[in-house]
Amino acid sequence: MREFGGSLAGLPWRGWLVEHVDDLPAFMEWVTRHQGQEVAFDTETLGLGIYYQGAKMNRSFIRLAQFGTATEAWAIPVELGRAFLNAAADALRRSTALVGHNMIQFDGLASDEHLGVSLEDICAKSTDTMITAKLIDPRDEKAGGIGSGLKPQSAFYVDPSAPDTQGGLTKVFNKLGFTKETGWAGIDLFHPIYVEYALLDVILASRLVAAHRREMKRLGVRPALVPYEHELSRICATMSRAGMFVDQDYTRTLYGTLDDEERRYMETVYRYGVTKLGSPAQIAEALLGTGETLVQPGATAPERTDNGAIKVDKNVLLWLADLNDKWERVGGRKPNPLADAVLHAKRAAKWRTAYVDTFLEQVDAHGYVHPTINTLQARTGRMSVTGPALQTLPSRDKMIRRCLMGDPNEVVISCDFSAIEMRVLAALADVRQMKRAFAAGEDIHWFTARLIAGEGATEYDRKRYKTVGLGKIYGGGVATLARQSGAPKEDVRRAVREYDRLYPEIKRASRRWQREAFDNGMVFTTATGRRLVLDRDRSYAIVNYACQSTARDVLGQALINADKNGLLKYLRLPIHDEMLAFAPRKDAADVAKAIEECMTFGLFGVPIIADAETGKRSWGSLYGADF
DNA sequence: CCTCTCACG
DNA sequence: ACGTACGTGAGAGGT
Repeated sequence: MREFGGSLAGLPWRGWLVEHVDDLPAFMEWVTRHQGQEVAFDTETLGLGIYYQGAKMNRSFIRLAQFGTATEAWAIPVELGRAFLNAAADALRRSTALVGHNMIQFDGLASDEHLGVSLEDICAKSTDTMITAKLIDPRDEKAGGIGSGLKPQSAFYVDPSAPDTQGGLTKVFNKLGFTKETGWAGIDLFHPIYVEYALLDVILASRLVAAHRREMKRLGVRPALVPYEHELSRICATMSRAGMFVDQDYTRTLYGTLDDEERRYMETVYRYGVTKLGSPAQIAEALLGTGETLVQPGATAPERTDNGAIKVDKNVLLWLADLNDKWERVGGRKPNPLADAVLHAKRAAKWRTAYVDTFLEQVDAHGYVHPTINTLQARTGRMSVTGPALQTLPSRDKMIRRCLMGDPNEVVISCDFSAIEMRVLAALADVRQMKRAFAAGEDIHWFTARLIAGEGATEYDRKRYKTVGLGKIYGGGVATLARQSGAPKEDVRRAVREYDRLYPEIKRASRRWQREAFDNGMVFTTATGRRLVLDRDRSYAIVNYACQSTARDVLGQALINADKNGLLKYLRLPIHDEMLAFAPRKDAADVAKAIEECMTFGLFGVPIIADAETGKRSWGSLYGADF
């Protein structure tokens, strides 16, 4: 046994590192003594790859498991063998209430996988301070929040002089010759600073949850949101655990195909003197060298980035290569061969590195990838997915989604909400004519087009009013809408005026919501009770925040409905307005129907509906792949 | 660490 | 007074 200690925010703490099997009885006695109390839990691991890292390195993924209170902490060296692992698992099972930072999506899943304590058992008695932090303020540091990591949260709510247990360790890693990444696996298990910071993490989490509870009370955070978000977190962690099967033969072949394609197009790119595909400056210079002025039709100068550099993004390159957004020849100008080669090489490079590489790198020993679902990531509460970022796979082409599959007898099911943000807008702003349209089961954009242009409304009218509707949800102006849609400014201006006349409640709601926010220190409380902090100089964004945030909670409700109806075992991924599932072929029709029902309900008198689509075994089959 | 680019809803 | 496109994750390059 090795003892540690110190003082945090004027309150002393003590910690014990179990070094030998003989030290374990004292730990178990401590666990028994603390039954009935809330115990903080944390793990130190080889890294973030719960499902593939340990197997890849042939080591125990969990190195230390820590338990503690506001003043006491224990570190159990799980890495040293079965006896220690069992002690940590026992302590976890015997605890009656747990708290931890990002405990459900990380330590809970890691314990489920490596300690044999189920995610379900852990979730049933856990409070996650990541969740309480995001309910207090969902903004990240860049948007003006204090940051959701344990360090910034502790510095703000516990002790400004608390050591930076993450940043401090990085310095130690560097001194020992490791990097930020390799240090977690490489540092000596009993390194005194490593152990001290591991002990401090549970002490901080324990003190943090008390501060969060006080703060939520002070701010009036709706109490029901706390169990609701913990349920959602458990549901999403369950999807992570299930993961998605990777067709590794196909994926490796695709790797080769994309690699060849990049190399082939790079031959052309090199001929023009461009050595780095990711250097916009080089590309712009080389294009100017081919005699291009880079001045697009209707403009007088090349388009510039925020920092004044000449813009050479996909839009500009597509125009230079005489291609539309479907990569078809337009016939509007002479195609520039460099622009064409850069486009193709860049796409092949991105698709290989961002998607194919990560699938192959992060696949587990059984052939599955397990993405992390950050259930309260965006400042609106929206979820995000990382490792791999399965919410952002290319959808226009089937080839990437084709990599991911169900089990051999399963087929893919995708169920989308229909025009969810428009429906939420109609519900929240109580837009009379929109509500009438949705109640009648109309396509909202055709409805708008016919009310304004009459029965002879055309596809072009619908498209224009769809653009304007999207502009209302994003808070865009005439200029941006015209630029995005390619329609003449005058047409867009007229359409916006007509839109405002037809749906006057939107503008009124926007002004009302902005006023409410200004009166409440730039905080707007959504219909579901979520606190959204507005930027003072972008208060118009409240319409988007309200719609996006409420749409997220509509998806959250649907996920909870699906769990209650026994469908969670089929679910794999939430994608903002969509649920992705895999089910045995023979049950697929029933499961699809049942998921639709879970996504069907009323929101302030507006019907929320969803449509399911069923494909074959691969996700790509929904996008045209034949397998 | 910032900027730019590009993938998604 | 007027108008403002919203939210993410990830890689490459350059400082």
